[in-house]
Amino acid sequence: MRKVERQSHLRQLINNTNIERQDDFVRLLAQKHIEVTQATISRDIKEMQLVKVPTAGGGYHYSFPPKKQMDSEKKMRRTLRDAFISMNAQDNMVVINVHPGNGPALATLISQTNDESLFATIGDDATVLSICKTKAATHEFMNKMTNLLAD
Amino acid sequence: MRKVERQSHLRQLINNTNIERQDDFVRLLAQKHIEVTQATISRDIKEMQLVKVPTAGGGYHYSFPPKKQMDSEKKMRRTLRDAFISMNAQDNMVVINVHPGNGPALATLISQTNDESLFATIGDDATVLSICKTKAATHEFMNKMTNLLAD
DNA sequence: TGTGAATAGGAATTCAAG
DNA sequence: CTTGAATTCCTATTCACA
Repeated sequence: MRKVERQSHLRQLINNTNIERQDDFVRLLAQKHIEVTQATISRDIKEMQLVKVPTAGGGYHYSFPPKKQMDSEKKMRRTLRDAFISMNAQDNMVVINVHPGNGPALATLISQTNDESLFATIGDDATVLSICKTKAATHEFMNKMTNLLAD
Repeated sequence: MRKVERQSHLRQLINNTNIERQDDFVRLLAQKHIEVTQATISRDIKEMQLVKVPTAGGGYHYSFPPKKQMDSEKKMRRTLRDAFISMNAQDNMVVINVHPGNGPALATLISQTNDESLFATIGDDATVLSICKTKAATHEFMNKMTNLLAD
C-alpha cells in the first residue's frame, strides 16, 4: 500500500521543512519521486489530523495533531520519571541511562515527539542515544528532558 | 476597540460550540448582534493563532493554539503540585483547597485551559471552585486534576 | 488601524475510475 | 479502498475607505 509510506514521508517533511501549504507537500514528494495531487494530500491531512498553524511571524505551517503531541509528551514524562538514571551530553549527542528494559520505550517516545531538532534517536535495553542536528539543539534537548523530570 | 471584544467572543464560542468553519463564527456572532464578515474572522484566526483541527469523527473544528494549550497545562500542573491540599466534589461542582495565596493563580490557569466542559471557575486566596456543565463532566474534570497531580 | 467587498488562493469533496 | 481531475467550498489577501 502506497498511502502508509507516503504519510510517513509527510511526517518527515513536517519535521525537517517548513510546510506552508499542501502544494508544498506535493512539490517535495515529487522530488522524492512520489507523484500525488493536492487532493490526496488533503485527505492525508484529514486522516492524520494535521493542522495548519498560524505562526508568530505572520505565516502558516502544517504541524502535528495538538492532542497527540500532548499525550506523547505526558507518556514520555512518566517513563522518564520511572526509568531515569542519568543523562550526559557530548558534542551534539545526548545519552540517557535508564533502568534495564526501558530504553526502547523511551527511545520510541522521544522519536514520536517529532522534535524538529533531532537527527535520530535509538535505544537499547538500558541506554538511549539522541543525536541532535546542532549543538545548540543539544542544549535545548537536554533542557527539555530536565524540565520533564522536574515539572 | 471592537476587535478585542469580538475575539473574546470567539474564544467563548470555541469553548461552547462546535465551530466547523469561519462562517459559523460569522453566523453566531450575528446572533449576538456583532456583525462582521468572514474576512475579519480570518484575520482574527490568524492573529489568535487558532487552528482548524480534523476530528476523529471525520469533520473539522476550530481550536486553540496547540503550544499555548501545552504551556498552560504545564503551568497548571506545577501550580497544582505546589499548592494542592485537597479536592472534593458535590453535584457538578469541584472544590480544590490550596495553600494560601495560590487560589487566584490556579483558578486563572484552569480557566485558561479552555476546558469545554467547565461552566465557570473562581478562586479566592486558598480555594478554587469549578462549576462543570454536567455531572459527567465533573468526574472527567476531577480525573484530569488527579492525573496532573500523579503524572 | 481595522474593516467590508471583492477576489485570489488554498483546501476539501465529488465524481469517475483503477 | 485509494487516487486524480475537476469542481466546489472555504480561507486569505487585496484594495478602498473609515
